[in-house]
Amino acid sequence: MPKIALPDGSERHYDGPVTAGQIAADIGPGLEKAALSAVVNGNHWDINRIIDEDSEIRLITKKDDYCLELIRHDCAHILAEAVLELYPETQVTIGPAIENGFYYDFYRENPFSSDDLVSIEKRMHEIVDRDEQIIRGEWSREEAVRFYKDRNEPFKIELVEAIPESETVSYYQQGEFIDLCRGPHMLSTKKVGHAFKLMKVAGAYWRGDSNNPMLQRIYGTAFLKEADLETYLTMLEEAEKRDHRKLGKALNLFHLQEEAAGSIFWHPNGWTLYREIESYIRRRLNSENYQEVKTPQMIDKSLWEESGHWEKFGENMFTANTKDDKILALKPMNCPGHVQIYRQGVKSYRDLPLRMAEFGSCHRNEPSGALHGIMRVRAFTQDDAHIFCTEEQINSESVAFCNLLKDIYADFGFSDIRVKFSDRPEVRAGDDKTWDKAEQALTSATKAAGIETSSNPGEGAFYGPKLEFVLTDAIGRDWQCGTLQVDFILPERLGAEYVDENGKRKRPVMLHRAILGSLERWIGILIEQYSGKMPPWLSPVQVVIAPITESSNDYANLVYRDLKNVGIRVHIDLRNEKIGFKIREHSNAKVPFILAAGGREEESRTVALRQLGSKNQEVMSLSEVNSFLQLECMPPDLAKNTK
RNA sequence: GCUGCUGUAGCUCAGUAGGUAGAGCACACCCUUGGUAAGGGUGAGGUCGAUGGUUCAAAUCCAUUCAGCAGCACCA
Repeated sequence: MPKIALPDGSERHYDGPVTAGQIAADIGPGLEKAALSAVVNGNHWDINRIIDEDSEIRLITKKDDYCLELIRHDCAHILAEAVLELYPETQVTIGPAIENGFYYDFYRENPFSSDDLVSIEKRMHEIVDRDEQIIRGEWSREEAVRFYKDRNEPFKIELVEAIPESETVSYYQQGEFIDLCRGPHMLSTKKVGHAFKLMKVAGAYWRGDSNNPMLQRIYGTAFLKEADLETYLTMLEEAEKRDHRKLGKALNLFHLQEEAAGSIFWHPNGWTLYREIESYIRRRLNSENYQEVKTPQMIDKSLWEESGHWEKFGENMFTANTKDDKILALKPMNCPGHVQIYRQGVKSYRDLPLRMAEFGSCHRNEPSGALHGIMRVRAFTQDDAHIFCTEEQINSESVAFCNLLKDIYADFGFSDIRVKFSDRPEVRAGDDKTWDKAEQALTSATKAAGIETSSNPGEGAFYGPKLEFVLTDAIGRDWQCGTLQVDFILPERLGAEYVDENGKRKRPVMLHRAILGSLERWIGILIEQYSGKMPPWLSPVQVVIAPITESSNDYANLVYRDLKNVGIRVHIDLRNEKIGFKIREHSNAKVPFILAAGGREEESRTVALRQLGSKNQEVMSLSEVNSFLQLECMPPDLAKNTK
């Protein structure tokens, strides 16, 4: 005799087993119609699944976010059904709902073409219109295995065998199609509606392991309403326009070419941006009492063996052989080099914390498929630093670092940061006791800094746990930028030490930390964040002065020299073009300020200022415009100081 | 690295029955000196990612290779 508790605190009593659907109907016909699935004692259940014991239930309707998951998961099944109808030789594997849609992985000899997608999608719409009932059933393990043996579906057999003994094996049937599935699903294929679209095909490894066979994954997306689908597709188009690879070319910031895959050719515009960021960071680190150093690009293999890099990451390191049979390696990281500087001379506890910074140019031989614009490259520069400190100082140094990082991110316009806590990986150096200590230290530092983290198990560096500060690019890809890593291991391996208050030699702790991560990646993210429309302090060209006609060239030149003299990045456009044309070009180039100067301005010793994104002009005197632009173009840290 | 797709003038792209390449923009020159998102004319520019093959003949077919794109795997 089930007693049903509802979210509003009320209870309903039934004489026999009921379904969530019946309960909804009892509450009201509106709800009966709207209910799609239910949460029964915390588990997602079908609306028509029998409830025969006391339960807490909550009904899922279109108002719940979860309904998108339902639709997408149903969609994945419909996709699989369509594929099997059209290409019966295909084997099905798994097909979940994901963040922006769903996918289904298939195994077959010949991959799907984009034409295939069109016919599959068409068939899916037909299946929805067929209004097939989706029916849940249960199997014993043997039945399930036999079913898939008969159909020659080894992947599914593997899945069945992976289900823990404690769980029942359920399947869902719609029409002729039967799929092993935990559920829940809606009542019929019709419920899915038609607001879905197949997006792309791509390879994906069985169970995400590159040693396994490659499957054909079809991605799709689905929404409640057609309008939502349209909105999503438009959003994707808009995001593509901000792609840093497109904008980088359009704004003449950099280029890449195949003879130097994974390395960037910085053009004058891009390099100006790069240097502006570098100077900014240098100022910030300097005022936080970091000392900047520069360490060798190539170091003998023996040092990398000592540090552990050769063993753990040798595959990704570029090497150069010398005539006398030495092997030099291009540095993939700066830490061993910094320890070498630290080790020059005896260090006292009075020297700690010692903060050593470097704009470290690193090379890593990334797999070809990993390269992505300037976000993932083989040659990049880290705003790297290592803080050598005592165990007691870990906390205060971490807090100071997190605060600095937040402040710097804010200066670049980022307030929404996600932080992941990555703990010990399988392949690691050092014993478990050391790792316990390091992870505890980092956890407590995180708390002290008031930072919320999500856990990222097993993803730490080989020498220590880390915080990863993650930003998302225009196309929704996540990129790790900043990082903070607690390392008890490298100081040991590379013999860093200090003399404590009692004259004893001790190991310092190393905090590896970066804020932007890689300057290259940071610039890529900035371009996308601002759609190329950089704030004035970062704009490669801050001001363009455009005379109306040739007769104003001399006057324009005077204005130009005035601005140039106070350090503003100003260009002058003396081309034989109309003012409208010049405005258009410099606006497209996203120059923040355009100054027009013609006879009127010359007469009154003024200029007409036009800001990017505004149609209005503002007439200002030369001294006004000079101080206005100086202020507007000032980096945020310096601007704070002048206030 | 794996699977699929793509690779044509500086840029964006067209070139579907294999017969030695086109457009727009940009560029150069000339005309125009014009007030806030494209004034007009003329002209120069590619041997079609690379290599090899099939063919009387290849940008167009085949093979290999490089790079890019999407996803997967990887990301110290």
